[in-house]
Amino acid sequence: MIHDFKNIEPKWQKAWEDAHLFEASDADGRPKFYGLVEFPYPSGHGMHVGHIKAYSGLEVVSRKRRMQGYNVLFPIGFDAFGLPTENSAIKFGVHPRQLTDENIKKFTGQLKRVGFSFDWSRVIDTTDESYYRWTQWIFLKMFEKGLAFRDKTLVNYCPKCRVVLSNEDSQGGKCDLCGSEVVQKSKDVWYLRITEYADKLLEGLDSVDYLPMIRQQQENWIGRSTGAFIDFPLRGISETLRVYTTRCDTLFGVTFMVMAPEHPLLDRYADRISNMKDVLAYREQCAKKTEFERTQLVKDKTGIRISGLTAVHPFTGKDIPIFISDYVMMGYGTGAIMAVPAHDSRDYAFAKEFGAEIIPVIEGGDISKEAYSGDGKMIHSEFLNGITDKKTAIARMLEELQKKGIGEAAVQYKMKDWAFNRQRYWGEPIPIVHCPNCGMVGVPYEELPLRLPPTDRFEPGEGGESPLAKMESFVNCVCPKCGGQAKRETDTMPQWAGSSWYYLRYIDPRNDECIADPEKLKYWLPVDWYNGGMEHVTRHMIYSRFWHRFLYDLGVVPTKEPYAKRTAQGLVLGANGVKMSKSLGNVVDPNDVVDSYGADVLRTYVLFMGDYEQAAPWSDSSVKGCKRFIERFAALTDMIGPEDGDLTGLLHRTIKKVSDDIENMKFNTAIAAMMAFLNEVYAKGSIDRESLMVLTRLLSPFAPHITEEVWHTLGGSGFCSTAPWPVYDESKAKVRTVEIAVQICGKLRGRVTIGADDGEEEAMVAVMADEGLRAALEGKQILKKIYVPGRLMNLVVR
RNA sequence: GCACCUGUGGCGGAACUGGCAGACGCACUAGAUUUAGGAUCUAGCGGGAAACCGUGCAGGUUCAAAUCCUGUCAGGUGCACCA
Repeated sequence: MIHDFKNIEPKWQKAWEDAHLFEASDADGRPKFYGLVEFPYPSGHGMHVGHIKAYSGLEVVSRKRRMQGYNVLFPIGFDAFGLPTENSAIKFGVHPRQLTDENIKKFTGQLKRVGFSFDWSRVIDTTDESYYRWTQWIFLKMFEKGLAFRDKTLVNYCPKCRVVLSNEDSQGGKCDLCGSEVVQKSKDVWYLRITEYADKLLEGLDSVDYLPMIRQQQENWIGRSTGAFIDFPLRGISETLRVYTTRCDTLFGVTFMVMAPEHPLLDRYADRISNMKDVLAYREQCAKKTEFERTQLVKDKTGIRISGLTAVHPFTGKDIPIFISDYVMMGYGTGAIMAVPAHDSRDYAFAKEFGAEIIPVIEGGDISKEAYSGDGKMIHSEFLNGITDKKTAIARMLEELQKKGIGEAAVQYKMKDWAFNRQRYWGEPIPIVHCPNCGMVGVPYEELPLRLPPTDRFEPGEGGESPLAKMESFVNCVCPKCGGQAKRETDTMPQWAGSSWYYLRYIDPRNDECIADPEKLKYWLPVDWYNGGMEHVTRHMIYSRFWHRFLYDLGVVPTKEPYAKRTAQGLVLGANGVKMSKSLGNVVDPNDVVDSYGADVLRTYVLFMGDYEQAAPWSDSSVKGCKRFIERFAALTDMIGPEDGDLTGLLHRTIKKVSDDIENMKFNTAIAAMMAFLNEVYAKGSIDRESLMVLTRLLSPFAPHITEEVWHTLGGSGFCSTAPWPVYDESKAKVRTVEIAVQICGKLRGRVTIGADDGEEEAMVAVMADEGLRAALEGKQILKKIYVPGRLMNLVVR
């Protein structure tokens, strides 16, 4: 009898640690497996059970891999730079370094209590100078290659956080950190030229195994579209107006042009524009609108007509009026469009508002009601008339545009360059020096890390400048190039920086010569399986794939892609079915669950509660089901009986089910299969030692402590955690008899038991031997017999 | 608006390639045990007296549909005036 569940868990955790059981080896004859989970941000609140679910998936896979004889790297670390820590630092007057250390300690304690098989010898912390040294190194390489650059532009700015945000961080016009409205502000900004990698990031998706949903979100984010640039002549001006369109085939349907309010052409010809005053007023009005307003008021089109500027249709020579409107964005395409109201709903709405002409060029639809975007025969389009296929029409038009030298095929992306600087203290300092003579100069590599200077003033300045800007001793420096007086860049990097390459550092975490030893990188890359949350699929995943591909082009890493496979777990919701949050008071602390039920129960429950990839609400009472399961399992040591083969078939089917389900992340059904096996053992009243040792190993990845104890009790050699994974034997898994369903005309009419290998004839004999079924068939003519072996017999009768 | 995902008992969820809907667990009911509560064990547990009816709804294909097709409704996620 196993007592004392409370002490079993720490006991085995210590034994594993003393044996260095889960430490990966860097040179090894075994096949390698690199499993990666998203490292946590160590907030002051500690972990909640959602973290536990997020890590438990690959924890089970990693433990199974070890038992299957793999050399497993399953690391953990902390993504510790970032605003929440800095904000608490300001609030409580404590240095973020101290808070970070405390939080990491708390998280580590929670993780260790759950018994995760992380390789604790490789823990990393992105705020450690031996780590961020290399984050800065990568930035300098990008700077050297022209991929990190500075530009003065309109940026997303959060007035509350006093910080510049990337497009990714300000989706929906809301600050990702505090939720307040983001405003547009002109600022000097560091950018990373991620757009240069757009095609590579897109192509790379073909070589990896991501969940389809994840792949699609990445594709949407990159947003590649193919179309054409077309240059429209302007009446009386030699300059042309360039537009981007994906539907150059509708060129003959153009009845007006629309430019973004900020379009520079307007300023260049301000003296020709008689209503320039109105233009400027409209522009100002648009700038005041938040992103939110611009996107919410989709249907109400506003704008004004430009008097004094007129475009000319390149084929018909007709005059085309030009408007400005904020439904055209300066940041996409050329900032100007050719409007084809007959076939574009936005242009249609605008035309209705402003009384512009609507000329259909594709047959079909009813343009008196709405724009028609379907296919059809081309009309009113000179050389395109009669073409019914969109592709052909586009190709034909492109050919004509090229011949006349007024247009060309073009590709555009929704993805924008990555705004990379933040005006904050708790981030990696950007290692750049501004020299009056030499311009921007990178800090020499041998001077890295460029350390965060000590201070107790972390607040950003009123004008949104970095706290570092106030620190004379940090700011003033000599130019590494000319030796003259110079000033340091005072902005820091965004939180996404450190997490963009952390999986590389786990491979060689203490190296101070380079990011990681090239031989080790070659051995461990790519990450075989990466699991994390859906919320990181478009930002973190895109950023880190970009950095990885850059490092590949640099020759630092040996693979084009960092992650061979990516999956995502569903959220753990609160008991009330909504997202867990402090403010709603529905957060479950894993420590509380471990206190009352133990780590094995917690681990089993987070995987049993539902489909791993789906969100599921926490249920205190359901946890008890897993508690009973674990206790009933432990009690099997008192039920050892003779080997009689009764359990063999089911045992082998369970081996197969559990093995396959783990690979497919169907942990809930894997556990259900073991519960079913356990029920069978209880019904029988005993289990033989060998079978119990098999079940113990199957359960080990889920409930490693109690299985270790049972293994030990049964006299198993070594640790159960590294014992060989049970092998499925098909010949032993066979069932002897099966019960098949008997249908008459598709309706279930009875069941008969036949031999597992019996064919249709034997099945038919069994059907006729059944009294009820024979009666039902009395006097009927059997027209058709459908026999599905092992499943059913369907008789169609008259 | 567009794209994707999800709709199955009181609840979380199972169901291979179209082949016995409701595995496994929770809750619940009855019984046993217990001074009591709790815990544990045994049995039952979609609806209906039954014929039958049941996988959001309405059609369709098929010997057979939770599963495939068409339409529709609801919830979720992502993107969003992207030309």
